[in-house]
Amino acid sequence: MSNEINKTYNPKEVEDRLYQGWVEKGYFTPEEDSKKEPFTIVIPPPNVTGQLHMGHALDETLQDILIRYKRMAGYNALWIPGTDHAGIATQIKVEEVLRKEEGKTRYDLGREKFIEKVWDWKKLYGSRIINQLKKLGSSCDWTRERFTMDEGCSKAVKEVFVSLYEKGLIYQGNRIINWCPRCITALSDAEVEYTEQAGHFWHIKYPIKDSDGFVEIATTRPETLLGDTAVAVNPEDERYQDLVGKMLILPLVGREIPVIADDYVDKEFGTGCVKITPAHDPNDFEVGQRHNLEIIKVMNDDATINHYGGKYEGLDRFEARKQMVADLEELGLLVKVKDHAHNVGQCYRCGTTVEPITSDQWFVKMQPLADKALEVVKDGRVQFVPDRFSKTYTNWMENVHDWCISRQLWWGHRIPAFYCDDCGEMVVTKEDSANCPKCGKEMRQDPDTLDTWFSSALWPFSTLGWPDDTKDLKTFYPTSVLVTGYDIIFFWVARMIFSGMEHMDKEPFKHVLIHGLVRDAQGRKMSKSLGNGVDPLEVIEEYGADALRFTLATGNSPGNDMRYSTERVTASRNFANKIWNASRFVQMNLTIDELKVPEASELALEDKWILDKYNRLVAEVTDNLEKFELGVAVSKLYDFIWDEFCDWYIELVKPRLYDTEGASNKTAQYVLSYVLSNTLKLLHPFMPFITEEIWLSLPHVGESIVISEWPKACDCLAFPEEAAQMETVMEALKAVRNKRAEMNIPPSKKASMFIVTEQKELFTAASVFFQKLASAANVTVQADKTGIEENAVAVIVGGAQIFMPMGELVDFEKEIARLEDEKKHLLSEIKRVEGKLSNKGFVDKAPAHVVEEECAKGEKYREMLDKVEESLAAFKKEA
RNA sequence: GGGCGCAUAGCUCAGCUGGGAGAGCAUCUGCCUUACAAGCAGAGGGUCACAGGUUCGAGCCCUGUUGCGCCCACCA
Repeated sequence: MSNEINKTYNPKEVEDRLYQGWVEKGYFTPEEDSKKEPFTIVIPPPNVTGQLHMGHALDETLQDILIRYKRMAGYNALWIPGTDHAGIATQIKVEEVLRKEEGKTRYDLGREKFIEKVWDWKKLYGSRIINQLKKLGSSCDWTRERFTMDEGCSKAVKEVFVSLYEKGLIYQGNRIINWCPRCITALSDAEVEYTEQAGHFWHIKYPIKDSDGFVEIATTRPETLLGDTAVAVNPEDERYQDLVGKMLILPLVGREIPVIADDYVDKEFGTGCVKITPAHDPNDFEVGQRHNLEIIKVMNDDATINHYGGKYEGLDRFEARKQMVADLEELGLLVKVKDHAHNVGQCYRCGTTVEPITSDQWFVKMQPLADKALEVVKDGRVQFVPDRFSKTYTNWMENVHDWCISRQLWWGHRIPAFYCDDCGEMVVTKEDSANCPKCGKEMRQDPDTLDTWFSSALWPFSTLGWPDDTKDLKTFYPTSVLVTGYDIIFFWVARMIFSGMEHMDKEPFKHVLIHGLVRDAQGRKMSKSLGNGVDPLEVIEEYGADALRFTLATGNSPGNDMRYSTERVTASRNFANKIWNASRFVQMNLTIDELKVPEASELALEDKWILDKYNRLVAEVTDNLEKFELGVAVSKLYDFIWDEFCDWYIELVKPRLYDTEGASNKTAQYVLSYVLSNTLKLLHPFMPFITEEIWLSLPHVGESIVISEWPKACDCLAFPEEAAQMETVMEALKAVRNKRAEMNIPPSKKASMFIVTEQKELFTAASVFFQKLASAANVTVQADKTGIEENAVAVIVGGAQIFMPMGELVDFEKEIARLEDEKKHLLSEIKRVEGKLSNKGFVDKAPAHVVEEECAKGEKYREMLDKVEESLAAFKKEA
């Protein structure tokens, strides 16, 4: 920085240059053989689109703030970086690209070729997103980057699968699962999102065999009729007692199905008769199990009707629905159609309506895993911040169902199970291939892959080298903090916790810092389809990474959503500019080149004031960061820098700075640069670039703020009494300014000033402030009112009366009215204080310091009231 | 159906374990004061959703009510 440097801070000019330097000097590389206490953050794998969005920017910012702070505070702070996870999202994306650009599907390519394609794509977009994160100032050491499909992580996945299988915690079974006909794969419960949709209730008559009668059922999915294998009624339902056991003729199909009795049916709901389709409904499946019903699956993998559908074969499920309804109506079997809003499950990746179907899949038995995972949160070994999310977690974990982990995808970890086509033998092994233990033939590996989140769940230890007993693992597991949004608690957080407990026998992290979603200015979720997403890179381009980071860190509290608005980024940018200019000023006036705090005896009142304030700031900000109160910390920094340092301290020391020959000139420089330099350190985690740029231009110790030491609060900087005195003066200054503004006197019009006070020394020392900051011409400090014009304008504050002879500018009417107002106000304050103090309960029970404060206030107000009355009398006499 | 969150200035939101209501933006007034007009100095603006309760004292704790939002489960 130099005198010629522009008045506005230009982030573009510094950000890339600084980042480059940090990387080259290895500041982001964790120390080898460090004796420092480790601090580790597991980072959520950014998405597969290769495009940073605001959610990532938030994640990354919060993580980076913590890491930078901890590093400065003396920890061996490490990220566990990853860029992508295996699975469905990547595969869908690549399939999309394939179809669009090459007109091919994965089946055209075959498994090997397709996976090759995905890898290429992965590498391209993985590096792209890393570059985007760097723009944000991410201090992650990307050379340690891990990817779930890396060899090491794959090894861990196999190890875990086999181990769980051997413990009986993974099993294979034909159960009802959620099926996405678009992705052509099974999904876990967590991957299904329910939205309410306007649908219909179709009431349909099922003819009773050998009778003219009918049974009326109601359904929201008439196409599943094709797979009905019974109609159920409640056993208590008098209406249908004699029907149970009879046979019905399934319309359109002609198949005979029985009427059965089952408690599952609610007598009050609908017609009291329920069609049972075990292959296509979870509840029906249960009923089917109890009654040993046949399971007839009527759809293909892509949700078209299969050969069980007769004339509807080949039709899409919704097309079939339409035709079947039309046919039923023609046959006179459609009784009525009612509007009915109901929840429809959709694939969380592609939004396609999922189809519950029975299928052979692999499952993780959750109960035994959930027990340990619950315990570790309940006893506080894993703490959610804010704490209320532990309840969300607990509720989910207590009601968790078995987890369907197999996916019919090609991109992902293959399930390490092998089958013998000859004898049907099945083997689960960590090896890449297997021979049949019975007939010796080479076995065929299960074509399915594992759920994305199965491998992601192992992230905290698989990335550290597990199952090998590595040094990293010993040093960094369990990790310190996980930073993530609440939308991902079930997918990832919960699964990391039970996986960590099961395989490491130790919690994967100690704290889970949950943040909300970033919404647009109207409070809507940012989304591609709405087109309301804001590109973080564009924001960085326009306002700088510091401004974006500051915006994301400020004004929101953990777990709550935040709204993004350009106004807020502008405010952050303005703050950066403010710091820039304050620093320019400091730098311009600096002739010293070392950093120190002068002896207390050399310090002026304002020096002690700012040092005292700064000292408190250090303690508070550190405390806030330790408690993950990032928003609180950053707003304290904002207030300190803008209000106390810039608007007050800089203005207060100007006279001493401009007097370059003055005795206290150097002292002012020392304090100014010391406070600024250290405040920049406190701000560095939030605004890494600008703080580094300025810090380097000031006297400093060490080669970069990134690796500088975090400031510590010190008793040697505490000057509470002097700080209070300074504030008395500041109050007086404000009161004078206020008065002048009220009277519309421009700053250029200087007035003589008489300060009547018992603290003569204090105000004499401060008289220069009244000249510079309150437009005083000459200041006279005296103990009484001798020689002051009767009609001088009076400003009354605690500790002093200030008189300004304004001559013809004074409007007596207005002055009297104003003084009357003030009197009224003081009287009410005195009444309030006295009311409190005469309350025996208050005096007896409130803490001593609170009572003392009240007493002091009362005294001050009474004193002020006297002065106000004096002035009032004088004005009235004059008028 | 179960759980959770929010309701504070015109707008967007802070307010830590209960001790006289805050910020940014917007509005109004006056200032190009030798760091900054992306700025400085001032001003106005709030029954802290409503009703009870605990307490010497409640925006904060408890109970209930209303409105909005989210999550989970789900009756065809």
